[in-house]
Amino acid sequence: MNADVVSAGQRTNRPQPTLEMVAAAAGVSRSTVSRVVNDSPKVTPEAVAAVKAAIEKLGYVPNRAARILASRRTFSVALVIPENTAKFFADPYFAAVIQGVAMHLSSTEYTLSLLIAPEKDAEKTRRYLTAGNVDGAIILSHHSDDHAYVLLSQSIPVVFGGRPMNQDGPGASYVDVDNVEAARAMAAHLIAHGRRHLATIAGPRNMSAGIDRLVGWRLALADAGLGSELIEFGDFSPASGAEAMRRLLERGEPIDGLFAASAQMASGAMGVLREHGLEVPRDLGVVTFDDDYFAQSAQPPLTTVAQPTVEVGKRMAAVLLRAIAGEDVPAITMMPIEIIERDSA
Amino acid sequence: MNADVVSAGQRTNRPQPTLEMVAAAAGVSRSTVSRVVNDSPKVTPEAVAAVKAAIEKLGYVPNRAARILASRRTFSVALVIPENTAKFFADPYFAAVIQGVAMHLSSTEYTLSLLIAPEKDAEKTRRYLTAGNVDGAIILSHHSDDHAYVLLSQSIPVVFGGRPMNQDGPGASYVDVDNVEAARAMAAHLIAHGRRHLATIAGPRNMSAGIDRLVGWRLALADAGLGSELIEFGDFSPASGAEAMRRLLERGEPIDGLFAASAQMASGAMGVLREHGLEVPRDLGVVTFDDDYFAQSAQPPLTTVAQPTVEVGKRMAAVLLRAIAGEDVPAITMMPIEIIERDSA
DNA sequence: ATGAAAGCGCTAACAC
DNA sequence: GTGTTAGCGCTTTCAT
Repeated sequence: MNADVVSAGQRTNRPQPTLEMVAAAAGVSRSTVSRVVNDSPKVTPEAVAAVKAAIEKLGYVPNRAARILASRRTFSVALVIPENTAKFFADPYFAAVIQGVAMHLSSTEYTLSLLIAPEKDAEKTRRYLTAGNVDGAIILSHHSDDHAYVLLSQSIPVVFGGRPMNQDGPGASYVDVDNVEAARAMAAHLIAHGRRHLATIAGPRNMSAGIDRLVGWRLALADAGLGSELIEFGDFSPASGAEAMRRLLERGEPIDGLFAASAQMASGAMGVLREHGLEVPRDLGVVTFDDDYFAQSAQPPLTTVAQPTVEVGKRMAAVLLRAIAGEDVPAITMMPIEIIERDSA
Repeated sequence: MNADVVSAGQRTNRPQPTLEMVAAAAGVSRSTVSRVVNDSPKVTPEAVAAVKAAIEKLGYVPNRAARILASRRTFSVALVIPENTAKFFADPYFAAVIQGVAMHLSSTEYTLSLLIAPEKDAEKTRRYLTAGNVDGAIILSHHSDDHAYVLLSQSIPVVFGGRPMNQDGPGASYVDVDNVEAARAMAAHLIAHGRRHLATIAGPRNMSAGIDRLVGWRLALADAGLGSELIEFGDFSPASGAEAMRRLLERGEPIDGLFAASAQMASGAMGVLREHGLEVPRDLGVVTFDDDYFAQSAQPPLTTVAQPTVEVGKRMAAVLLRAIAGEDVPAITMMPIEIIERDSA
């Protein structure tokens, strides 16, 4: 055998202890062991003790597949992110939400199955979800075009991150923040700082976060009797923010205040501003959404609205698990937001 | 029922089609269907066609749990990241490697199980891995203290990302880049640009990437007859880079060239440099490792060595799958690196 | 090349 | 409260 080659070779084949072996060691039946493992209330303390001791001694770990097969439950939930991998990794929002979901799940026996599924694979993903591979699903950043997920909640419990675009009928619930109010507050903040020529880089028109933040911006401007024509759209990414900023500047109209619907877009826009010799906040005020790396490390750091991303993740997981357990859960959970004032306005 | 509450309610219980139903529809036995599903070579073309048609018609999807239970294989591999969640999400390296692994796996029937397992949970993780939950494992960024994984390869096929610190004996293989040579090249680059007072922010002393890059740096300095005392250590994170830079500056010795062993540390260091009124590359040259967001968006963008992160991920997955299939695999796979020259030296 | 039959390790009625 | 008995849906010898 070549020295540079590693062979699968002989692996120690110490057979995993089975439930049956635990039963024998504890002097009880398999059912009792199973009951202990699933903390059934109707087992005598002595039996529980004996079984636990045997489990400990043998280092028994239940076979997941067998458990799933017999119980017809999977002990796993899906977190579906209808974006491509590149976007997934670039957006700190996803990282935080996943962290929250994982955090909650780690205190349970549930496992997380992360599905990064571009829209074109939505149908395949839906099939996977309805094929009994998971007990429930969390769907993030739901596009209106993702028709595939619309009726999913008729098959399994589903929780959406953000208001779903399609009415999903009874059965689906969602966790969200008040995007309208938050965006309104940001625009109002600009106005309070004396800005009168306001522009916005809005989010996608097919995502509720995009729509709602634009509505909030318009609301603030209407309240102040200001015109709201300076709107360009992006897809929440830095590159799209830069492009939108370019289009905004090309219009040739005066701009002294900008609300970018995501800090990533703000970051892209700031680069363009710099190219054009425009300085923040001297020449114009900039406010945005999300208190992530982009908002914090912009020059200057941006006034923004922070949503409790990790908490949103935790809450979604909690709601989903309760729904899986058959409990009634709130159709809508609104999480609080926080305004972070910095020196960019 | 309260309007604000959603009930798990009655879900459509259309039973998933089973292999048996496919068999009936195709007019063959279950064994034959199973053979077709697993592309066994010994099935007549007619039978294959009939079965495939039935599968298509019924929308049959094999039940994973049953398959795993019967075949005693899991069709899933673990990607173990022995770091805490925060570090995991902050480091673009992980994102790229995962992307590569996922990419390769998506062309197979294997599923990825991502384990973000801080060192304190290493034992629990090891038990999970040896309990038959996965067919093989990829372990990234292996610390010397992670004793738990040392003998893992005796139980299941294992591929390490980067040279493992403990000799894992025959059975484990790894995929890596030539860290020594890359670091040497970076330091040499500084020297070639006339820098004579070189410092380095080295990586952790318990990771081979940290050790090797320091060795390379020392090699270049020795070659040039330069002293190599200006060393401070970090943990690859931006914050640790900033702290290390501070300690370096506090020494009061002249520094006109810096090699940071990760772009994240370089990024942290650049901030400190700016605080001190030091300008790059006017006052000192800075070179680093990894061509990620941090290297690219630094001011100025940094000369660095790019490792093919996504490719590393792909390759690790490929090697692991071959090992699982029982083939002999290379004990060491070295991936090529690329020097990216920018204006920071 | 195909089918029959025996499990894989566990849970879930059901009887005791 | 505990044990007995059937499977869960699939793979896999072993005949044929």
